[in-house]
Amino acid sequence: MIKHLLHDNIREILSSLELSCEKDFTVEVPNNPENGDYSTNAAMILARENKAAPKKLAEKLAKELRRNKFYKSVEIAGPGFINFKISASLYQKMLWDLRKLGCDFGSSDYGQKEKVLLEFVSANPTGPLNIVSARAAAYGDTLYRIMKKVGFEPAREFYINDAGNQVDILAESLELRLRELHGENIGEFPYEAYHGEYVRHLAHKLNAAEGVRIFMLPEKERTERLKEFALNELLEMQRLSLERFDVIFEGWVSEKTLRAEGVVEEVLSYLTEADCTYEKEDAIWFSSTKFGDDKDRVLMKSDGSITYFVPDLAYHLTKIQRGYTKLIDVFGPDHHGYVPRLKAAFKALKYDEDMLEIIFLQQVNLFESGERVKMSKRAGKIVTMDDLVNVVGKDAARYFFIARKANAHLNFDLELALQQNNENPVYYCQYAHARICSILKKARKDKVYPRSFKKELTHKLNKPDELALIQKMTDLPELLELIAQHREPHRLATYTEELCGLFHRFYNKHQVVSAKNKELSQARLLLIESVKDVLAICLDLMGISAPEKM
RNA sequence: GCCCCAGUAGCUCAGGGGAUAGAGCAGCGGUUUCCUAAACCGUUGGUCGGAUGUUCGAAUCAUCCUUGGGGCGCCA
Repeated sequence: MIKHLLHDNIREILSSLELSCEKDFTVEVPNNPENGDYSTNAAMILARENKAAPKKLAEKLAKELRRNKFYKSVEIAGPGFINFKISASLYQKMLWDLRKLGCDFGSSDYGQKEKVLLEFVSANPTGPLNIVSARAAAYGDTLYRIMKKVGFEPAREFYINDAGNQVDILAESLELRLRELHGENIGEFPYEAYHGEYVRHLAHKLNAAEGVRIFMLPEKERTERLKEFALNELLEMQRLSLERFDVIFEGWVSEKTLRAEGVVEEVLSYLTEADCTYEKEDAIWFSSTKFGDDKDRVLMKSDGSITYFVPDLAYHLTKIQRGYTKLIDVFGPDHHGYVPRLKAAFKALKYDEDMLEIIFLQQVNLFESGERVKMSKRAGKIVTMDDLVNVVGKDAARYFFIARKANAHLNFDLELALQQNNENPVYYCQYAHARICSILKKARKDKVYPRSFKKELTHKLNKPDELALIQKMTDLPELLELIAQHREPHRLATYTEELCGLFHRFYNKHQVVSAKNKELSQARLLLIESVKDVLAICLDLMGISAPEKM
């Protein structure tokens, strides 16, 4: 709010002074409070294009800025910073304004209704979701919520790889476990097969439903039945895991369905028409090196089957056909080699490759008692997303995943996430919310809480701790826009902790409910109620609950 | 060998080219007749992996080096 206000004010003054303003300057909250409540580098950034010394330009701007009664002081410092001290009256006005907005505070039309498709998780339906999928779910969903809040039209989609090689292997694994269940000696379980215990569970369930009937089917039909059963079960399992994590997808797109619709042939013909396919060693290749990939890629294998790339590309093209102008894919750390061929295909088919944006999440390591938890997918020894959520809970899991920037490795300390004390940041934030609720309850009990608040009450708020809280709250709208723009939801976690820190400090220093000074009490109630609302907005955007009591 | 990501306090990590680089935890010392001590206050702690460059200004941008993690399939 205030940053935008200052930014606009400076721009107005620049244009009234007929000064050029091509480069974009910034308005920031300085690290050091001695440098004011807000600070701009405008004079330094614009010095060159206006052929003026930074300090002289700053002086010129400051002279005009000082006419605004909302600035307590406008000073020039260092190499040409303009530092603002904001009057209490502006903060008081801002508090009243943001209070009126209620849960719409922070909403904007920044995204201009751009249709954005967020694809994330998209795990193989061949087993339970792992912790990297959980990280992707938390990241993608939070980004979705924030983008929606600031005026984009985003949608979440899960691409189901329910066709191809891995699904065949899944069916084979299930058949072996089923035979084993019937007392057959299956020998050593194949290396490539799925070793997880869940395959045995599936076998039991299928056996209970169909018994030996399945073995009477001809081989082809039996395989189809096994595939269908396993896919349905596992997909439902994944969907439930995500639902428990409060992640709901607008769309689930099946690779099998896409194939049945004939899109594979379409994509092959597009690429052929674009003159970038060729035949070699009985396979059909995409000459992706022409478009920046480091090797050409197979489209159709020598056995006549199609590679993963073709239907996936087709899927991406359907996103464009459905009117999305920004396609954001959230990938795990093992897929970065895949991006050049996807980008190459966009170039080959003359689509703007900048529409496609890939975000990489780095790996997650679990730590317990200071030791890294070892996992092996091959041996079926993994900690699943459900395991994690069962142990630490949805709130802590989501918080820890969101709090790190996407492209950094994440060390997840299981014990820390479980601790219900000041070491655990998720409790620190939730506790602030609960604490406020508790004060409000007390105020109602003491009959200090008014039937309705009056704007004049805000004038009672002028202590530095009170104004600092208001200032922090007003930073949220600009922050949300930045987060959406740079796809950096982790900054919301940092912000939330800072806001809570200011509140806890305020709480320890100032009594809110006091019979001696009813008006001040009411003013402070108005303040902390707003803090509670802003906190609830932040927690909701992160998909974390805001408890009234802890 | 090639490609991607990371290296900031003892630990986990913030840090839109800007001022004296921050937070939490750990360590040390304090705070409760009072709205939740799941909190707060004080204090110790740094060659921002290294080098060069770009500029008025670099933890931030570029190049090289180094260490750690991941990826280089007619798997997905």
